[in-house]
Amino acid sequence: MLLHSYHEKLAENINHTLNVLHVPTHDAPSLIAMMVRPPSPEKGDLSIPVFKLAPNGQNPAAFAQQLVHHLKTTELFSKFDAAGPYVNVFFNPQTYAQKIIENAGSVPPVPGKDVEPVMIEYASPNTNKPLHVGHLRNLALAESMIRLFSHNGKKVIRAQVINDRGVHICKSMLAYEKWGRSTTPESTGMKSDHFVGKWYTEFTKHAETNPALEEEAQAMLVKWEQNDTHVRELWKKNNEWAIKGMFQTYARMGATFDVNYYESEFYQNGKDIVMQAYEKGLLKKADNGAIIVPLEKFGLPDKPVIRGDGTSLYFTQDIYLAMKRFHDYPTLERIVYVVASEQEMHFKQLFATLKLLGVPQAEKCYHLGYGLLTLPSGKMSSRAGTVVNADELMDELVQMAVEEYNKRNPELSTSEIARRANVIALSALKFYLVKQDAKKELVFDPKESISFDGQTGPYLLYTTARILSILRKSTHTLDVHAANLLTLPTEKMLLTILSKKDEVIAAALRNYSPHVLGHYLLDLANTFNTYYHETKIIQENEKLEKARLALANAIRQTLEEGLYLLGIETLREM
RNA sequence: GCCCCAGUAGCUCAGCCUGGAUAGAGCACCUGCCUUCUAAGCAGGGGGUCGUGGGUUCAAAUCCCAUCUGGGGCGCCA
Repeated sequence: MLLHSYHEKLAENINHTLNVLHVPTHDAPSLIAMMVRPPSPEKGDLSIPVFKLAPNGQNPAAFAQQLVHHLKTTELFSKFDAAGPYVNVFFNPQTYAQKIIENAGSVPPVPGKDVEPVMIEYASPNTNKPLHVGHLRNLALAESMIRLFSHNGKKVIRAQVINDRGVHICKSMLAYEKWGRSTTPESTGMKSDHFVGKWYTEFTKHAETNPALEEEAQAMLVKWEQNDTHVRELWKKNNEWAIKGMFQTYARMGATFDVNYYESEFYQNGKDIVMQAYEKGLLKKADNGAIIVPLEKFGLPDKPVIRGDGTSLYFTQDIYLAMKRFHDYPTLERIVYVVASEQEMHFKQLFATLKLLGVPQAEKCYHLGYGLLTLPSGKMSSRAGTVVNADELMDELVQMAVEEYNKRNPELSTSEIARRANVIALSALKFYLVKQDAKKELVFDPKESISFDGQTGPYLLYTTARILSILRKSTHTLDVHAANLLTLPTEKMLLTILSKKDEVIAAALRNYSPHVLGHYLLDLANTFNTYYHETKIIQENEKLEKARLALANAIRQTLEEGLYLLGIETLREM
């Protein structure tokens, strides 16, 4: 980390001075923990409140004065200043600015051969309807975590479970068979997953007035389980359409998968595992014969794993699947399940059950939950028809961006407009989805998500394009060695923000919180735009211009790197 | 009843993990700024009992306890 050496040296320096003053010293880590950033760069680069350093009874402000008086400037620290009970420290601007700028261009480590991989499970689609905007929150969050892990030198395995069986799938199949058998996605010109979803909707509509349809769907599921040739054929066709369409949506979002687990291939597989556990006396049996996992000692409700009729549950396959993954990838460092927080209990129970069954990797499982996505009008409901479809939303965003181009840059070719509009639309969407704390509910306001003003992806793209334009326009090349000329308050502010980059990225990863990175980028872009308006980068003083170009370029690199980590592509020109 | 999450400006949210200097953005509203590096921009203005009550501390939006409100979840759904 950029600041690390400064922290250490400052701690040394302070302890030395405390010694001189015959005041108790502190170990370096606790001194470093006390250090804070001053509220504004003019006050210094680093600050330490002296409440805990001052000897008993001494006024902290007076002690701060005394400390400052005795602290010695060094090659790293050019000035100390007492401000009330704070000692503010100024770093040597000659070297600090240059280090910050160079750090902006540093490249992340490449994963070593023997790095333990991290598996991220996300998306978890059903094959009865197309993806909706809730899935997009999942994809955006997961993609960002994937890139943060990779940035940190981890190898990432992208995985999804495709829920391709069950009564909901049969509903769509049944409706198709009853009312649409002569049609196909091709004949109707529909995207294939939308086609499947249409029949699911048809089913729901008809089932309201014809309850017998529910029973028919159940009967179809039984036939499916009995491997009925006709039902299986229908199912295969249905799933191919659904999955093909979903992968098209994934491709648009930039989501890819290394492993696809199809529920239909293992939905009965947990049974033997739990039956063995039952025989070992780890599980209990209910009056009706159901097998229950006792979880009192984990502070959780008990969980059935085998129904009274002997069939297994989704939970049971999840036990199997977790074990399978640790078997297939024995060096897995962890599995991150990116799944809505409605399922928090499911995962708590799952991880506790793995522990109970003696699976040593139980500790390596983590549920990254995220809040429900709601609309300004309330929760999305497929019955009320208020589900915001993923493809349609993306189309709408692209269309908005195209209209902006037709207004602003009508001279561009339609293909270039299409290309740029696509990048801008995706930046708007993805940034909107990751800029907010994942655990909070997200009110998805389509109008606001489409807006390109304010705290948005397009704002960040605009800022990077603006910097690139300056770099192109200047007749000079940047020079980091001139960085000591960057002395304006806003330049100091920009350097301070840049200096936080690594800690922000580290925090985003550690706390599974890409949004902190999002807000950081907004702060950086915002401050740069202020700078842009108040200061000329290209001007008569060549040396100064080279310094400012170096700063601008460092900002550009940081914005691009940050956006990349959020899964967002940038443009050279807006 | 129990568990989890949220409550900060009219609205949408940062800040809380790891306490520190006057609580920050965006949207909306009002006023300015394009013959000069991209105005998808910038500057300024109004707007806050940080849900409430206690406690800990030199210091609390941040930690602890209680409480209210909203959302989600809780043995044979996925």
